[in-house]
Amino acid sequence: MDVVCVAGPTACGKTTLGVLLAKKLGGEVVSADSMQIYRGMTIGTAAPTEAEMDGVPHHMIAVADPAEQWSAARYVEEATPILDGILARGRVPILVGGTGLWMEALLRGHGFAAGCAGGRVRRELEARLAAEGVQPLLDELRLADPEAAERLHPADVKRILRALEVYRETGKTITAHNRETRDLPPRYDAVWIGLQFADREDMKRLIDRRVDQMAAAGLAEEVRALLRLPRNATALQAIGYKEFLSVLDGTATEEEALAMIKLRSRQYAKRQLTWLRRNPAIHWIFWEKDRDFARALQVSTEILSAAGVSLE
RNA sequence: GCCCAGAUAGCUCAGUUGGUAGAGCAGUGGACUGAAAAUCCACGUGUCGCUGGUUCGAUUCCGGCUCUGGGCA
Repeated sequence: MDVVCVAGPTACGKTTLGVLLAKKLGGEVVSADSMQIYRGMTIGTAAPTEAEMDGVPHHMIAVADPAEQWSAARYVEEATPILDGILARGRVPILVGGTGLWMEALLRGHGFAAGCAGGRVRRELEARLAAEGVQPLLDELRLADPEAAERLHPADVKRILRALEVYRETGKTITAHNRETRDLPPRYDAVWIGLQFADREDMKRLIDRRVDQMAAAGLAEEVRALLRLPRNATALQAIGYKEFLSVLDGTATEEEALAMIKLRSRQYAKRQLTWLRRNPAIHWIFWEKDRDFARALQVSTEILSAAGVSLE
């Protein structure tokens, strides 16, 4: 076992359990969150505060300029040496995150096709898409990689573009690449702990409450400070931020925005669950009504010792 | 009190020249290998407000009632 993973949908208590486990195991937290990575987004992304970190070192939080475009690949590149450093110091990395793709990519250690994404080839493809629509791109993909063309829905433009980009930049199809990497042994062994509510209604209640707390804590000010960013910045795709932009524009009331943030958070949590459910390695802890961290810590340590992790 | 407009899916509404109805949103499930808090896919039976009448047949036409808007008193 190299790392302990704490996963789950938004607002399920990953941050708190991560810190508790780190203290128990002598570990350090490595965040895997595609939005907490950006600076100046503490409130809306519910990133851990100094107090919540409780003396435990945290990595990969607020390390990026929100004007930058980070990606799963960039994350793996930067988080891997940090993870190795923690292991070299004889400590336990606790990978805590809501971004499933990022967690899996980091553990796998090899997965993304070489070549840059968003380079000239990509811009060319995007220009062509705008001018001619998807059909010609799909036709081109069918010639190069018929399996991918068959698998991808014609509306899934994003993946069609990526499949073509990989082929043009590397000369290898994304289908071949995926097949070669899928079954390679991962770079790191992990024990997975998942948190979720037994009853979806309880999750909804907690999400609603948390959004209200964000508003009270000054989410509007936080968003205002990001207004210098171009509207299509990745950081502004974060839930809570894009909805508040329309309040600052005057096209929505704060009340409407908060309702929308609650809704989008709920839908996001559902997608996170869909992603995580297919991972058979996760040991799930279900909250009954309220989050009981003493019990979760207890159950977690049982899971870890059963997996052979030594608990000092 | 009178006049007008409504009442159909959890919500907003469409529709049926009379043969018991369908969109968007919500919800649920799924996908996901360099934007992933992103992106994409699938899933639609509900006393058609209540009650009489006409009719082979009424959610649809007619009458009454109830409720909700708006107007006039």
